[in-house]
Amino acid sequence: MRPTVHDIAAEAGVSLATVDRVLNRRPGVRRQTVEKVENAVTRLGYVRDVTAANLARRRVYPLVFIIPSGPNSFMRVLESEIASAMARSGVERTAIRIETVPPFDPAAIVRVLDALDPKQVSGVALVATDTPEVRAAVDRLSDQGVQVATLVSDLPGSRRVHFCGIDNVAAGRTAGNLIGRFCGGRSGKVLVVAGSMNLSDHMDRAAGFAAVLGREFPGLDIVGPIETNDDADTVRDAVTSALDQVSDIIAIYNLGAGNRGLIEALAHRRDRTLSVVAHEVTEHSRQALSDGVFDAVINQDCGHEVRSAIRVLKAHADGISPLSEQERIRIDIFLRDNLP
Amino acid sequence: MRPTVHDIAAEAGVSLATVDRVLNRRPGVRRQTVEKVENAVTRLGYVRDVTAANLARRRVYPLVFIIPSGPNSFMRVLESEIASAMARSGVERTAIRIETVPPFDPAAIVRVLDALDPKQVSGVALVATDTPEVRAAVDRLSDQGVQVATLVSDLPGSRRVHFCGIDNVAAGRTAGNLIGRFCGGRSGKVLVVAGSMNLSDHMDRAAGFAAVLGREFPGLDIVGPIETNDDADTVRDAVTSALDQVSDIIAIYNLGAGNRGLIEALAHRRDRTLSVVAHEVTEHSRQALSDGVFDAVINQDCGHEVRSAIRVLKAHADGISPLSEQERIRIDIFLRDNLP
DNA sequence: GAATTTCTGAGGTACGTAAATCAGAAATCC
DNA sequence: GGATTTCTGATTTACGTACCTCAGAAATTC
Repeated sequence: MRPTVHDIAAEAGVSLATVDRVLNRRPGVRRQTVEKVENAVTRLGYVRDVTAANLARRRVYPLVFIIPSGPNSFMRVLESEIASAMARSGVERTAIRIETVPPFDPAAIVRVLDALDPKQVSGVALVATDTPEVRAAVDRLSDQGVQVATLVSDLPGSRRVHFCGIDNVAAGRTAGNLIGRFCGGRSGKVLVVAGSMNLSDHMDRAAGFAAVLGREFPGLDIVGPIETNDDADTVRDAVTSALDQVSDIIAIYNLGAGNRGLIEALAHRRDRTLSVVAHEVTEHSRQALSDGVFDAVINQDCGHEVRSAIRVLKAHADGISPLSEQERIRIDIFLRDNLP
Repeated sequence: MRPTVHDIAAEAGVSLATVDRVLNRRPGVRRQTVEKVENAVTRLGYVRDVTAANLARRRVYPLVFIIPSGPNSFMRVLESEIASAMARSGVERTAIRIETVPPFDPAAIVRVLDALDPKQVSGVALVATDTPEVRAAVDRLSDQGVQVATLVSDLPGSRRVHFCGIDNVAAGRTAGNLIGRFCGGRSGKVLVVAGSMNLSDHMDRAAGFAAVLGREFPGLDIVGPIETNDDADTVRDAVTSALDQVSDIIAIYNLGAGNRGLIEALAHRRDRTLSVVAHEVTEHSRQALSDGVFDAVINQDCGHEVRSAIRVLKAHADGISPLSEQERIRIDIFLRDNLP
């Protein structure tokens, strides 16, 4: 049986009330006595029964998720994952609110962040546009005691406590490695399509991709990246005209969203054998994989990301540091055959 | 606020004791009254507070993990994952015991299974050799009310409640797809190395691999599978002699263990460009990936598998069916660049 | 040494559920 | 219709922790 507060009180030779004061860092205990209790805790290997504690204190964690609105499939999947986390609110003692903001609009994010009442919110998770204003707003909120985590795209240099997402440089390298091998020694050009260079995830992927191609596949030259603001129609038009104008494109890497546009652009040309790698498993990309239009899709499990964000924000709100092992999000590679 | 048992008692117009009897399926309640309570439950949307319930009933789940002994790195990783689950026992209200048995020894598994006291064990997770004796022993245990889950390798047709592992046919297909593409249109032979055809995971992988190669890459012919009993030295010797005897091997798929032997066999021959795909991220395979000896490693997250097994066994012990979504184990593909 | 201030102990209630006891109501049997 | 059996209600204790109050001990100040 694991020890309880009663055991500690007995071991330390103090009363239950004193143990409680020490454990919950309440004032009114002499330094000496604090040490006696803390020694007893380590001697007995006491760990607080979090479930009993939460039951007793009727704690709820008010959390806010800020995500882009718009047709981006990945963001809609993310939203549905947050929704299903909301359904578990009762069990997990969370009170989750979703705030959607127009995509690529830093000012809108800042407005939402600044409108939050630090006393009413214990944590915020946001898909951040990487600009100074957003960073400043995050830091303001952090300073007021609100735990902030970035989701999907990071805000390096800010006072966010955690980034819930993948290592995007490694994801870009992975894409480079895949495309390099799929091209099997052929030479030619690789078209890179991106959403926005204001998103740190897109920037990182582009950098990782370029690094691998430059180092390991010198026969492949990069065209782009083209910026599309993650708009499918823009992607379609840009890819179509690139394929028309540049003759020796043998591979395409879409490191942003708008896969629908990419699929549409490729639908017309069955003539050439293009290696295509994209990101995020959605309705469209899943179909493209099984049709053989995409060769591989790199994915981040956004269900895992949302659950991780909640765990991390709760832990930080309680002053605990979360288990890093469980919070690392993997870079998934999906081919047609291992699609979940 | 979510409703409590008190609210239900009030809503149904019965006492707390009756609600408790209905919720916990204890006898002594008239059919009519049961319905009244159940209606109140659905009307109010009551869900039991599992943490409070566990607190009150001081429930612990005695679980047994049965895994092979021996030098197999993957199994040792699995063991360490179980060990870290044991460290969480206090929090998760489990009492986990590990039983190691000699690998490829069905009789040993049967002995351990039969020695278990059904009254003292609520669940068992085992890495099963797929033989009739083992299946019979599992069924006997199931009939005595012990929940059994298979781990890593399944026991199809048995009365196990769940398989905690990957879809190994799909894993084999994935390997086939990767090797096919990595070979980039070249023709030649692919050496397939397996551990034992008494392991259903190995059988499934071989089948999936062969299916994809036959259907999509007609230029590639399979040599093998060679059976090695997952012994590294056997793998080394078998691969070495196969490479000596068969001239046009251009790829190797090791669908079992013993990666160390494969690496040793390849260390001597830098002359040819072999595509190599293996299973499970371990110390050896990780090194081989970053050295460029292996091109890809297909992995199952055994930390996830162990955690899933615990959740599933606990849920079944309580007569609850677990959320299938969270319990699906992914087929991870790792290249050098997305190694965790 | 008296008056403070600071610390500590004892005791209680609460969280939501499980489980037990016991008394009494309702249904069933003879 | 009385005896039995089956059902139901009321009440209590417990789980491990949080948090509150109040009395009194100990240390500090004047």
